[in-house]
Amino acid sequence: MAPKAYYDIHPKFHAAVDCIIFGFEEGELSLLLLQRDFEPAKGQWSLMGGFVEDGEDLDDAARRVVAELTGLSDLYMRQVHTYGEVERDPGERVLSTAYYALVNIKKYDRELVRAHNAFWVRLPEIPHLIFDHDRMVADALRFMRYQATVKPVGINLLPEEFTLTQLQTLYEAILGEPIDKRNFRKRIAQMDYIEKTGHIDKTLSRKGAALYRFNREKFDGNFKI
Amino acid sequence: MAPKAYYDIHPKFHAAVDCIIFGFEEGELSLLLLQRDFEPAKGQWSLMGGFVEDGEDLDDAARRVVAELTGLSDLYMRQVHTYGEVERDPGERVLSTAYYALVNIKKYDRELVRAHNAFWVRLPEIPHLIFDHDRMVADALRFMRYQATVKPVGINLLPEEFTLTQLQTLYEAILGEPIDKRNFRKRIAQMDYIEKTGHIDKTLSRKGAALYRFNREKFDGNFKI
DNA sequence: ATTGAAAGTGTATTTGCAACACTTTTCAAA
DNA sequence: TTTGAAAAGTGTTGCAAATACACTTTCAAT
Repeated sequence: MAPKAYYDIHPKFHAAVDCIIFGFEEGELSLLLLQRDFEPAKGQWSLMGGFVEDGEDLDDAARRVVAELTGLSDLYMRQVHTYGEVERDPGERVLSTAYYALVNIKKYDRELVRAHNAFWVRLPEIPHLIFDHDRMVADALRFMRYQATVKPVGINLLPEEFTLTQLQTLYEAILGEPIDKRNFRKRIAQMDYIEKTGHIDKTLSRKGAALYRFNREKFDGNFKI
Repeated sequence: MAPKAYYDIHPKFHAAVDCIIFGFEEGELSLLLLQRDFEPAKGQWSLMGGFVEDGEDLDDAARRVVAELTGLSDLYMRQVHTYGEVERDPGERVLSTAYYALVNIKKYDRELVRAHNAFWVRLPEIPHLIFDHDRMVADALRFMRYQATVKPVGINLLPEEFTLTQLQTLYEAILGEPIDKRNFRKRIAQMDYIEKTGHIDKTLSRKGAALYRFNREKFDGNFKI
């Protein structure tokens, strides 16, 4: 076995997670950001974060932190990067791992969010954030965009059932560019894991739009990424 | 400012880096692995790793660890992932960040490598590694392969000047599949940042093969990834 | 009955990728 | 000096995927 001294001669550090929480509403991507009413950096904007605790996996810490703010568990979350510059947190040395999370913006717990003094902010209006959180957001956005081109992660931002127009608007928001409606629908039609539910959404048009859903079983059968 | 107590109520952890060191020789990718003659897990195979020290950036720790083993600095290195499961190191809790490094296999310091009881092992012959290092290798390989399809990172595995046959063999090793010679050369011809040096390599053929080099300035001008 | 607003639908063109085999060069050996 | 071996180098065709592009349908409200 490893002698305890093998570890003891090395320093220990605080380990944190910071979460880039994406939502989608009215054709725009938003982030859930804190206007900090607590130290450090009180009064400034930041990501939701927290420290890793004893006996807690790093991934679990990220899930806990997101759940503390939104009340939601079982979100789609991915690790983005770990930031380990000595001076990145001016208070003490902290190694922080960034995760992004995708939230169906209809579902989060408004009371919790209010209690944390958190707000959904549309991407183009994101304020300057503390520490290296600006960089974290940029990295998370790039990573999430890449993943969205490879697999349909974006669906986690929509309700269970969604119209093709919603889906297209979402992808336009993620990729930041307009998409041709007919080409988009052709591509979706090829994906048998996006299936019509038979339900109709009449809230946005008189004609009504077919509602679709993501079939995870069919998807997992087809793809490995 | 942040009260010190803000940090003090949270635990600290050892932070480590583990490095997946890729080399390329005779048409095959290899990893530089340690046959551990020290605790913990003496006698088993592992990646080269080390602990992050006080006052040392995470990236710098990874660079130091690779330099300790190979004598090389200024390598192409990228962070892969941070592994934070509670029980991943059976000795004590350690959060470890994996980095991959690309080494021109002609240049490393053989004495250092011997002193560490390290060996180049061809990819298909990689033994089982300690802890979660198998997973780190799998993740690093996938990430490096992806990056290689997007930008010419592989060039870091070759000498300054290389022939197109060498480059093709390298990409076949990275992607794990044969590539058509004419299609490959067509694609390379479009990349003006891979330029002929005018030198000829006669070591492998009577006819001689044109030597090329990577022009970083032209590349940085063309691409942003 | 008309209008407005969103849903839904097909074709032609372009472009990038994949398949495919022979010629050239040079040196060394016969 | 001829011949053979071994690697370098070179174009065309076909196919599939992506793109560009505009009108019709539906239905509720007026």
